[in-house]
Amino acid sequence: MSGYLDRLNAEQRAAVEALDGPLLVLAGAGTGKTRVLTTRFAHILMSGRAGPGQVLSVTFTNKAAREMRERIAAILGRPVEGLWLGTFHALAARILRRHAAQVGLEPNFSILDTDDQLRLLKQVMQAESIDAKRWLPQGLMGIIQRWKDRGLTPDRVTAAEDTDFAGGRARDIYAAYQDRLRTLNAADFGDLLLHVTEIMRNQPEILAQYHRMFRYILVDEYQDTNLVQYLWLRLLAQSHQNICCVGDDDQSIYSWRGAEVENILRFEKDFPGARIVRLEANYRSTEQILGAASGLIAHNEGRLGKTLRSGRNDARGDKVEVIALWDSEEEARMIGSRIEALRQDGHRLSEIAILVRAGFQTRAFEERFITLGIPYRIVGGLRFYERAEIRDAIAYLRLIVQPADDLAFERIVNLPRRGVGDAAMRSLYAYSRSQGVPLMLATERLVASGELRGRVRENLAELLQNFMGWRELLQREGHVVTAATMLDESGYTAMWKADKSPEAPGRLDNLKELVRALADFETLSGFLEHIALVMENEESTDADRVSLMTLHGAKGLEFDTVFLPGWEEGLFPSQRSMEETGLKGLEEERRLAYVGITRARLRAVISHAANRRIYANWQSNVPSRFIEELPAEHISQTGAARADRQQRLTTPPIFSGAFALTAARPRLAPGAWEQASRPPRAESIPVGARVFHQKFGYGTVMAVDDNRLDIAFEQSGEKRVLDTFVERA
DNA sequence: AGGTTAGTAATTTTT
DNA sequence: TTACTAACCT
Repeated sequence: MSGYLDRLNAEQRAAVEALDGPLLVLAGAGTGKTRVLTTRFAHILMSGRAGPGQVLSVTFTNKAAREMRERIAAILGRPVEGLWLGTFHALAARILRRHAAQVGLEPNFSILDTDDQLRLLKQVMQAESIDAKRWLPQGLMGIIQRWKDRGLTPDRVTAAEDTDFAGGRARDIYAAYQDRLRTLNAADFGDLLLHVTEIMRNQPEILAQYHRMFRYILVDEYQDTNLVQYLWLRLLAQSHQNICCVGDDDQSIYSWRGAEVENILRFEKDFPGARIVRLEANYRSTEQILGAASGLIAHNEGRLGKTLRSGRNDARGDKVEVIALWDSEEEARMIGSRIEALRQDGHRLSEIAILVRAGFQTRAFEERFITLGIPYRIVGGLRFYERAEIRDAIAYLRLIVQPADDLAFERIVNLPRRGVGDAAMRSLYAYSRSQGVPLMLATERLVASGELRGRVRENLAELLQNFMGWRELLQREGHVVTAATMLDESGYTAMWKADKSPEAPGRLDNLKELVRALADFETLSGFLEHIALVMENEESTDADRVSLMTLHGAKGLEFDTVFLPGWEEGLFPSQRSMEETGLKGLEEERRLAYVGITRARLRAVISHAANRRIYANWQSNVPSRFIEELPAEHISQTGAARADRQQRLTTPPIFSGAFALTAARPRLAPGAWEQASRPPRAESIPVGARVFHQKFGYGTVMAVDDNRLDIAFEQSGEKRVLDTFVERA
């Protein structure tokens, strides 16, 4: 415990010891900002200035919050209770539950995810007779979200601001949407911050209460805060000014989601007398990598400015490689073979990442890795709680707790099929609206009155009966048993068992996993709160796999080797980004490139292809401008750069159709890469075994040839695949 | 009511 | 190309 300060360098120590008054810590990539935050927390406690419950620590991700909590416990040598440490959303929800009445909600309000949000908004738009084809609901959802990001309640939105949607009706629909949320006793993500800020703006006594409570404030990733978050922090800090924000303006990559870099650039003005400490000693990357990254980011205007220097005392490292390739498939082959080579040299696959600009780019690599037998994982795909079957199950659970949850009711009333169609729903809505009662109660009344008849009536009567039974069961047997029973009795499990699609068995597994996850919580509502706010994948870090992810998803991570494919104009920097926000967009793309390079400890390989398939057709691309911006002394241009330029001159710029593709593509020694790879033998799978493959689903092994299996897939026909890619079902 | 088909639209996504 | 939705048929 003692001597926790000794493990810091001079600048880190300065950031930790400047306890009183506003402090901005500009922490470059890999300079130990989490260490500073956690040590500062410990130092506040050790200096006796505040207790554990009097420090507010805000992060953006649950992962960051968890890491901070663990490291604080490690420094103090004991687990700490009663911390106010969490994401903006989790903390806001916690506070909002105490004061829900101030904004017209009950303390047990439910938190909607984007799916619910969109459905609700569609309904409101329909009620307002907006043509959903001309004006896309997701467009309006974006507008509303951005208003919420800026702390604008409907009454604060000016008419001048409301012009670009449905002829200036966005504000009205926003207001109607907020009304609907209130009657549903629900809040969307944006509301959590918006409501809390609104309460603190309007209720000085409540604000004062939190001033007394939080003597110190710590903020992580300050460059990513949006305006409401900023307003909220400023309100909280206004009495004592003991606010410490840590961030890096060069890593601000979420402006499209409402983050405002200006928050960090303006810090000194917002908090007069603020101290600024720069963390510039990077302990992660080699000098070459830092040199390349710094040279690139120097092209941005309006930076606070930092000069990263290597804090590592090992080798200077290899130059950042820039490799030009003919087409995207060659790029995938090149990276695949490089990874094979690294693996043969004894490098762990989990220390290798491929970082792409957009999600669809991972596909080419997946396909390549499947043929090569390189295990990979896609980070940040569909999340567990976003899967349809999980959301359905959750809707059932929500209805057990909150019979008035209309959104949940709509989701599952006809799932599995109960014969509830348009006509039945219309009468339910009509009754619900005219009597001002939730849909479930409306159902009960219409079943009783006989307005619903036939099979629908029977099925719904049974459903209502079931819900009463489950609520009782919840009291008697607890939430785990209830959930399991509910999934069976509702017919939901049976529905998936009857489904013959290849995903169905996986979905059933997910449902089992959900029931298992429920056991980790004391109560059902505790679980529901968790899933609303913690939308992350638990990572299965067990296996040694290459990571495939977007650049955005890579923030905060680091790897020995990083591949950065697709550095081409239009793709990266992205065309759309530049069209939408011009120079600002370009600079954000450049920061994204900077984030990408600085993820690498030892090796970074940038590549670009002259031709790339986008959807159905081929498109020829020029190298990204970012490549030219890399300082020459830190990069080595290798690969087919010259050859490609010549080829490009003699080949038409745009290829279309499969014929042109096969004709134009250079053929590298076929099988050359496959030869190099010999994946470690998996447990042998006998002929006749039923197996599961990620892409092809379930099948039966017909023949075995060393590590190659001929499998008759139930959905995709017969295929030959490597045994490492199937598991026994 | 429910399944089928044609049309449409496609970055990034910490909660 | 694929995935999703809205109209359309049975």
